[in-house]
Amino acid sequence: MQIYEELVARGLIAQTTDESEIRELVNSGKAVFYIGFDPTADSLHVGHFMALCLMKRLQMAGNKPVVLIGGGTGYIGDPSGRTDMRSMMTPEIIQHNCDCFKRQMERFIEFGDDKAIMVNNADWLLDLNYIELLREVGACFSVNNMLRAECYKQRMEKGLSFLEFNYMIMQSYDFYYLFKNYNCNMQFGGDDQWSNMLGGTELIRRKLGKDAYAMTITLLLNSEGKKMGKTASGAVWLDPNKTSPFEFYQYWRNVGDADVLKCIRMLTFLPVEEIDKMDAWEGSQLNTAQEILAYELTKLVHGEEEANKAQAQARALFSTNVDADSAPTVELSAADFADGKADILALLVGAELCASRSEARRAVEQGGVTVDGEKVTDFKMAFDVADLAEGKLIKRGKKNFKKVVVK
RNA sequence: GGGGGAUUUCCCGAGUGGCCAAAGGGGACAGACUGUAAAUCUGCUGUCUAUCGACUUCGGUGGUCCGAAUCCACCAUCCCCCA
Repeated sequence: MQIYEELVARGLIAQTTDESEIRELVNSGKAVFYIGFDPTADSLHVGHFMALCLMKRLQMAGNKPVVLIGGGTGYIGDPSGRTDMRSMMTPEIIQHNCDCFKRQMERFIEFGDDKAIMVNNADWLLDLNYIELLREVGACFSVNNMLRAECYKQRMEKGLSFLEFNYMIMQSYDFYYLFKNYNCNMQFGGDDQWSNMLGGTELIRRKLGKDAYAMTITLLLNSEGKKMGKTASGAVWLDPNKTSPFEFYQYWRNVGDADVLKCIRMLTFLPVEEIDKMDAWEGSQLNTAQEILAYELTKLVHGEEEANKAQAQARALFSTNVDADSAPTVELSAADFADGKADILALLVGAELCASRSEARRAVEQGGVTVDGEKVTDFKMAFDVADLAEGKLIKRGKKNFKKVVVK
């Protein structure tokens, strides 16, 4: 199976400008393709991860990836598919985020010489001259067409600033620039980028009379049509300091049955044939699939050692009631407990298992709290500080727990 | 530039002077059932104390009033219509 066919089999390809041409280029390893990453946060997330995997797959097939960091476009903010304007970032934050991105990416993609290169569009966008740009590039765009773009639809109702409206032009200019200077003939990106990407191929055609190609990756949606990789508290980050390997593992361990195989197919590097066999799985057997998914992804992102740890931790915690020593530990100071007594509510809050004493009280009242496996029934319960020197495992609900030590 | 409208607790959205910590829905959280899944059902959802109660909250700042999310003034932001 060649690379393009594999991408299709994995369900990764959403839209292409010219399927046969792209297949030909990609399969023969002649593509020089770029994917842009705007520095909107100080860590990459799951969406970026998919793009990086795509890069890796194509790189393994002999194609040359160009990672574009949006140090310039970050000044504008992509309005695609958003309901309101992004808050503007300061140059310092943008720079900081760019640096963070770079560091994380180096773990996934091999850079250097003919392997892959990284560029930053700040290098050419920030010095553009307004009038010159309008004449050179602005003349090639039809506002009528731009306004019709799907990605602005929501914004046409709620308002779109001129600043953000220009995002598409900047991204198109990137493609044009890379085409001229790096022989970059393809752009890949999330499906929400389709309009922006078409802007680029169009610009290249008008300015240079040449063909460039674009292809989008299917957005990772769950069975309810929502973007995956998001939790109530925000995105699932690749930075272990923002989303711990265990949390990361748990996120994937808990994906719905309907979504597991899709995720395995799209996100892991397991052979397609192997995944096809799993298609027959059903019922509680899918539990195994969820475990495979969680393990494979944690391994890819955080390394084998962390993946093993997360898995062992999860198994110990859920399959039996024996508590794992590897549980995240929180150390509290004995000085915070004046009379030598530590009440359960204070411990829950101190361990950040609950946000407030009220919330902790509710959790106890609803029977959701256990200490060393024993259910707490009275929210006035308190421990002697001395008894906590060894640490106790406190659980709130089924999936939240910490080992609390008071010294 | 002119005119009209909006801003409520995580989100949507009721509320037009006391009975409002604020209806309803969604989400989140907890419990039951399970497979660490989904669906369903139940509880719960400002903080502190938990008993009465106290405190903070309805874009911001001032004001009127015994009393304001509700009335007035100014400011900010957004939307719509006309230019």
